[in-house]
This record gives sequence, structure tokens and C-alpha cells, in this order.
Amino acid sequence: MAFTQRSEPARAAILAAARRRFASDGYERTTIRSVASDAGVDPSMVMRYYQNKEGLFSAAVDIDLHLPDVTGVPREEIAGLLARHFVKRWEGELADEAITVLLRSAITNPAAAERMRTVFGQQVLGLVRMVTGDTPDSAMRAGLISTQVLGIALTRYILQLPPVVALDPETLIELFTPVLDGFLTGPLAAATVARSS
Amino acid sequence: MAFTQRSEPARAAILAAARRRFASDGYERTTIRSVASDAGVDPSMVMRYYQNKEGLFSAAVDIDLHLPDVTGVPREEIAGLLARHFVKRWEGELADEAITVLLRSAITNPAAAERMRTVFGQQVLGLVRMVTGDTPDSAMRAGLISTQVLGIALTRYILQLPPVVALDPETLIELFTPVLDGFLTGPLAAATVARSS
DNA sequence: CGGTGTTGCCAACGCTTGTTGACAAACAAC
DNA sequence: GTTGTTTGTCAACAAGCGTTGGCAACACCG
Repeated sequence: MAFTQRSEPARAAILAAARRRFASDGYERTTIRSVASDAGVDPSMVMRYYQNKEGLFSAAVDIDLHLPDVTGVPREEIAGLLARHFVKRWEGELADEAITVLLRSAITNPAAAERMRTVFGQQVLGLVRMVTGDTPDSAMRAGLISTQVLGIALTRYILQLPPVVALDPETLIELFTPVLDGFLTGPLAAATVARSS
Repeated sequence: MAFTQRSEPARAAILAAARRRFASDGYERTTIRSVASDAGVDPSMVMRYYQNKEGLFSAAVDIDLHLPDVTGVPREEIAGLLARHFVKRWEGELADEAITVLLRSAITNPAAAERMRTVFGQQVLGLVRMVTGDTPDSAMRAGLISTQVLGIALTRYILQLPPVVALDPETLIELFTPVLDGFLTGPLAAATVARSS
């Protein structure tokens, strides 16, 4: 019942295959059999190492945004840094599929959605607090930033809207920096948030 | 093989149930059996009226953004009008579930993703052209707007990030109007779009 | 009234899914 | 070298899926 180092290659192969499948197919369409096949392994091995499909998913989606430390960075440069961070993280041949896995799965799988709320709630909020201090506005600012960041991820990597895909990374960064800056440090609306449930 | 008016209530009930299911569960998790059960109808009836699951989906997702006509509206008011339009359209008890259906399904279903590209490409682009004229930038501006609009829909209605859900509609409109305005009429990045595939 | 086509219900098909258990091979420990 | 545990293979299960065809009840048209 305990796993040795001998089976680690198999477990790693399974995990890698699972991440690829969850990223491209989402939770429901990803089958244990297909993951096992991709990993060159018997389906029952997947069960033995990850208990069930939900366990496999949890292991595959254990993710971190790796937001940069912005202490000491001048306030007016932070938004640009943030924009660059996200774009760079998600681009490239060997790109980190984390966001795709998480986003694609979070749409239909409640557990993934919950994790998404946690990840963006805590990690982005933490960064905002580094900038604004612990004001009551922080959560709202973090939410607004998430809105734009996830909007890009959705339209560029998942839906692949042509004009959004066509933007080269530097242009993308340049275009969204002012928006993020506005959400991060700019004035908020006159109306206050009535009730937060 | 032709359907009479007598079966119209049944067909309408099926369609309504399908829209609700596709909206809340996505394409894969929605089963013909559950739709039939919701509609108080036998599963085979669903097949008879919509051929197969794909046909049912196509019928359920035949959607229009109903973007307002902005001819004659002063340029500086258009962004606000647009923000208000989307928010109002997606709020409320008897809200139009169109965006949820489409978004949730487009994540895993290629046909839905294609429709999404068409809807946002053509309809938003059309509106942008009413404002800017037929400049080469129009498609890019439409894409940027889609980015923010869909980002809101995703975080507020699908992922339900708490700080985004907490915003009341008027505040939401107020906050996003300047962003949309920037994308719609503001200057674009210095870098030009290299190649559009 | 009789005939024709539409509607609705029922049972079943073939298939895929997640999951389980049995059993042989490979390894590790003493 | 024997014992015990871990790894891998194979076959099968129960459940759920989309889908199909048959058949009774009904409505309409002559």
C-alpha cells in the first residue's frame, strides 16, 4: 500500500498525461483509460496510485500562480510586471498548462471552480495587499484584476478568438498594462459595494 | 416526419429544459435523459424532435447578443451603453441564460467554441465598426472588448469569484465603462500587430 | 366511420465509463 | 533461497450513456 521509488516514473508519466488531457479535453471528456494509454500504463495502475478520477484531478491541478514578489518595486511598474508575468507564463512551446487545466476544468467541475476561487482569491489578493496595504478595497481590486486576466486567458487560449490570438505577446502586455494599473491603483467607482454575501 | 402544432408545447419544454441543463452542467454532463425528465417527456421524444444530442445543443444555443443600435449615439456614451447592455442582459431572476450556455459549452465543445468565435467576431465587430469606421484596427478593438466582457461573464457567473459576485450591477457598469471606452476609442499600443494568421 | 399520420410510451441495443479483484512477475529483506 | 511486498496485466463488473424500433393512443381528413 506504500509506493516505492521504483514506481515513480510510472506515477510521473500518469500525472503528465493527466495534465495534458485535462488541459485539452476538460474534466468530463478526460477518461482514465485515455490517460493510462497516453502514459503507456494499465488503467488499473491509475486507480492504484490516485484512488479515483477525482484524486487524479486533484493531483494534476495542484497549482501555483507563482506571482512575483513586488516588494520594493515602484508602484507604477507593478501593473506592467504583472501583465508580463501572466503572459510569459502562459506562452511558449513548453508552456505551463496550469491555467488551461484549471480553467477548462473549472467550468464544469465544482471542485475545480472552488480551487480557482481559492487560487485567485488568495494569491492575487496577496499581491494587491502588497501594493495597497490592507484596505477594504483590496478584495475588490483583486477581483477586477482577475476579471481581466482570466478574460485574456479565456479568449486567447481556450476560445481562441482570432483577433486576440493574433496579438503578439509584447503588444498584449502593452495593451493590458494600463487596465491592470487602473484596477490596481486607480480610483474605484463612486458607488460603494452594498453587501458582500 | 413533419411536426404539427400539437407537439409544440413538448418541443418548447424540451428546448427550455435543455437550455437550463446546458447552462448549469455544460455539454458533457447534460444527458438526454435528464433533459427529457425535466421536460416531463420520454427521452425518445427528444431524439425524434432534435435528431441527436448535437442537434439539441444547436437548437438550444441559437443565440444573439442583441447588441444595441448605436447610430446617432455620441461617441463618449457608447462604452457606458455597452457595459450596461451586457450586465442588464445577464442579470435578474429570469435572466437570459444564453451566455452561460454558450460559455460553459464552448469550453469543451468545438462546435460551441466556433459559434462563440462567430458571435463575438461578427456582432461585436459590427458595433465597433459603427464607431470607428472600417479601420484595420476594428477587429483588434473588438477582440479586446470581448476579452473584458467575457472575463466578467466568466468570473461573475461561472467561476463566481466572491469579490466579483459582490459587486452590484451599477457599480459593475461604472467600473468597466472606462476600460471598454479605452478599448473602443482610445489609442492602441505602439507596437503593431505583426501577422494575423 | 375508416384511414393515415403524428404523438407518446416502453423496452432494449451496443457501447463506454469508472472501478474492482485475481493472479503472475519483479524486486527487496533476511 | 525463501518470504513478503510492490508492480504490472488481464478480465470483468455494474452503471450510465446515446440511440433505435415497435406499438398503442390519439387527432385529423375524407
